[in-house]
Formats: sequence, C-alpha cells, structure tokens
Amino acid sequence: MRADARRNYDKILANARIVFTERGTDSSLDEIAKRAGVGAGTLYRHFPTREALVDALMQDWTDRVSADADAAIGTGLPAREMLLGWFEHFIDHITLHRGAASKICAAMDDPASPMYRKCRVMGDANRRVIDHLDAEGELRPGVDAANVMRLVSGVASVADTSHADLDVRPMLEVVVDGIVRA
Amino acid sequence: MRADARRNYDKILANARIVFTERGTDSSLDEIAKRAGVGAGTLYRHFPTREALVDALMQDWTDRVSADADAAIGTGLPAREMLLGWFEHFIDHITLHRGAASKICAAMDDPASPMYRKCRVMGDANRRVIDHLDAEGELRPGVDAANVMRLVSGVASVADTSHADLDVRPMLEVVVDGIVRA
DNA sequence: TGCTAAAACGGAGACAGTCTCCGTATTGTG
DNA sequence: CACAATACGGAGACTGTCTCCGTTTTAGCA
Repeated sequence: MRADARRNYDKILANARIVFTERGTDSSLDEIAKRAGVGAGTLYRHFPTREALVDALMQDWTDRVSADADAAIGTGLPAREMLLGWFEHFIDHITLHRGAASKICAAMDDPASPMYRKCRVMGDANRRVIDHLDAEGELRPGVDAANVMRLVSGVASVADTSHADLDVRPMLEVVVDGIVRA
Repeated sequence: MRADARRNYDKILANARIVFTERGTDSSLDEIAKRAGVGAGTLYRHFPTREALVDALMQDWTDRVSADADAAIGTGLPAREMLLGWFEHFIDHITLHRGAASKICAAMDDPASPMYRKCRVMGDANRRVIDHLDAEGELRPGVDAANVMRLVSGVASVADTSHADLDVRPMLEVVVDGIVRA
C-alpha cells in the first residue's frame, strides 16, 4: 500500500470512529470523507460499502470481546453470574456505535457480508464460554451456542434501537435462566 | 373526510400493502404514491411519516394478534406449548412486512411514535397470556410481561433481519424455558 | 341546478445522501 | 530524475424525501 493511501485510510477510519460514535453507523459517508479531508472517491475506494467501514472499525472490539470471553471463564463465577457478566460486556461492545448491533445480527448468518468473519470471531468467543459451562454440566442439554449468540445479539439490537435507554439485564436474566440447568 | 380524500387514502394504503409485502417497509414512498396514482403531496398529507403509514397497515394485524392471544389462552395447553404457539403466531404477524419488526421494537418504548398505541395493544395481548399463566402458577416469580414482549420482538427482528431464513423456534424455546417455572 | 368557500390534489423542485468517473496529482522504482 | 503505476478528489448523475403553492374537486346552500 502506498504511503499516501495508508495515510488516507487511517484518516478515514479515525474520523469514521468519531462520527459513528456521535451519530451512529448510519451517518453520511460523505461527511466522514469531508471530515477526514479526502474526496468521496477515496473513501469509497478504500471502503466500497458502509459495512466494509463498520467492519474495519470492528477490529478493535472483536479483540476485546474475545478477551472478555476468556476473562469471564477465568473468573470461575457460578454459571448464572458468569453468563450475565459475559453477555453484558458483549452487548456493551457491540452497541458502542448506534446501529451496529442490528448490522451484526444481519451479518452473523450471511457469509457474503464483509462483517461475517468478525462475527465468527465473536461467535467463537461466545462458544468458548458456553462450551466451558457445558463441560462443567452447568447448562441444560442441547444448548446451541450459535443460537444463544443470535438471541443475545437480538437483545443488543433491541436495546440499541429502543428510544428509551433500556436496561438489558432483565432480558438477559430470562435468556440465562433459559440455558442454565434447571 | 371528503370523498376524494377517502378514495386516495384507501388507494395509498392498498398499494403500500403490496409494495411493503414485496420489498419491505423501507421501499420508496414516492413509488407507492406513483403506484397508487396520486401525487407525493397527497401521500405525505395523509401519512406524514413512514411510520404513520406502517401504523395504518398495522391495524389489520393488531386485531389478529389480539385474537391469537385469546385463542392461545383458550387452548388450555401446557404453559410451554401455549407460550411457544403464541410467540410464533405473534412473530409471524409482525414479520409480515420485512423491516416492520425492528420498527416495532423501536416504537414499543417510545410514546412519541405513531405506532406506540398499536404496540400497546399487542403488549396488552401478550400481557393477557402471561397473566393467565402466572395466575395458574406456571411461571417463575417476577416475570415481567413488557420485558418478555421486548425479548420476543427482538427474536422477530433478528429473524427478519437475518439473511438466512432462520427458524425462530430454538430461540423461543430458550425464552420460554427462561420464564416457565423450573 | 348553479355558486362558492373550503378542502384536497399533484407534481415541480429543493435538498440530502450514495456512488462513479476520469482528469490530475503523488509515489517509488530503475 | 523520469515515468509507470497508483491514488486522489470532487463534479455530477442518480435516487429518495418532503414541501410548497397554483389548480382542481367537493359539498353545502340558495
């Protein structure tokens, strides 16, 4: 990658992060280009779609999400608490930019999406937590990690969409009660 | 309401139903106007926002949703089956037009939304089912109907958003297990 | 029936966002 | 330092939203 290209790539990403944080992932891409001091063409050359741009920003938090999963396992807390903590952290991360959660819901089961691979990384993180608890015999038989992932992402997306700023805990408690051994 | 106004109102609604079914609730409103054979101004006078238009279409199914809730209670099935059936019917209805589910999630806790009232009607239907089972002692203590509603709408929205056409049943089973008495 | 005020119509056009195209500028390699 | 190769930028085509206002339709009344 040429030096000027790299420079612009970074500028776009930095400004996208700011704008997406301020106004969500549906903000105008032209404005991001303007703020970054580049032409629209440059933005679209580097990131052909909005999803590609969101995807590039996701890198930061897929790492954190992954680390959080392992940290959760490390706490050795009882199943309920471990899951609640992990789910809350996960949701905190994916709702960082308004609108991101529902994009993740959409990408999760769509291999054609640019975001698919990162969704898999997060899915794997979740699977580690679920598998760990399952191995300990803490879960109901037949709990499917992918399914849990969808459900929790759904909660994130509801919270993100909601006009009121909703406490996700009560919803997560239902989910947790639905998967831990009765 | 003047006769011509009524005529146009109905034409717009009929065509919106078609277009929303074919291409989801984010289709072009101008196209709906065109198909209905009216000017854009006429459409916007009758339905100042997209939500107002969706809301008008919702009337059909809030009725059906309400009836479904009472039918579910009437079956006298065991709690798990009653809830699964009710939730599935509910989701079938609100995912009739692609994109509607997430709009409902957003409107549910936003009294300013034109769709708020109809969300309440559906919320009340859900409450009847939950209250009924609660009175029978079938549910865990402290189950909150509004919270269940959010969760199930979230499942609907995930299913609606998902590229793959997802089976909602496994997700609903987790939710149901999370609310019925252990 | 014919007249008129009130109500409703419609579509041109202002505006905002997406995305492309291509003449121009920048890079780095030989 | 020359010259491909690479990248830039922003004008402008396109699509969708939404408003404004001159024109048409309606309904009530004489």
